[in-house]
Amino acid sequence: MEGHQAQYYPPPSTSSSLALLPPQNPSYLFPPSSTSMNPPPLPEPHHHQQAQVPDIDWISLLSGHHDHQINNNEPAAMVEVNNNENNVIEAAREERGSNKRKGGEGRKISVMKKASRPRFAFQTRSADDILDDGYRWRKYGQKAVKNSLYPRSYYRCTHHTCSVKKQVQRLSKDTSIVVTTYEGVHNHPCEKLMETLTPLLKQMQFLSRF
DNA sequence: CGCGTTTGACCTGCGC
DNA sequence: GCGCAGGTCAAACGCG
Repeated sequence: MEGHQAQYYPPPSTSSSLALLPPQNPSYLFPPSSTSMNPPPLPEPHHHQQAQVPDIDWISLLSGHHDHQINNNEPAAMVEVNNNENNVIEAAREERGSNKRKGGEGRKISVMKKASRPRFAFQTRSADDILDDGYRWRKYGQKAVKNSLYPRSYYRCTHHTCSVKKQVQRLSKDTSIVVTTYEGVHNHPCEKLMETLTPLLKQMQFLSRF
């Protein structure tokens, strides 16, 4: 991902105000590591685009309430810093396992989780809806969205200990733009990254002997 | 056979 | 209370 200037976002404020980057200022944004949140995964470049044209238009962050949604005109994301997030997720998972029923499984819990999970959203200019971000995702739903020609797809990380979700939706106003919203934090390494790095690390270890 | 997708049903929150 | 919209579940299905 050359041409992208990684940039730290200012620490999330306690207000619910939205902090958006203008599209003409492409950059990756994520909070300082002290917030215990991972940066959003960096999607791989899409070959149909010219090299100098960034795929990522912007990433926006905000902190505040859980009540939000991606507007068709102004995709936005929220981030909520909550150090107890993993506890909440684990509690939800246990509850889900012990209270199975069709359709309504874990409903209240999902609301609880929703209120405490960090979210990142960003736009990508791509013909493909699915970005290869290195993680494995399982699609668990698709819904038609009001005032949008395109449905919203719901994905969950397939890693058994990870409950990160993402939503993918194409803008009806600009069909070349895909809005991806990540919810939660991966608690495991990126598989693809590890696949790539492991042989390199081994080689480095081997060479370091000499 | 395992894993991922599709899709209709169901649940919750919210506005009126 | 009702209807709508968003989010989730899980059976059925497809594919390698």
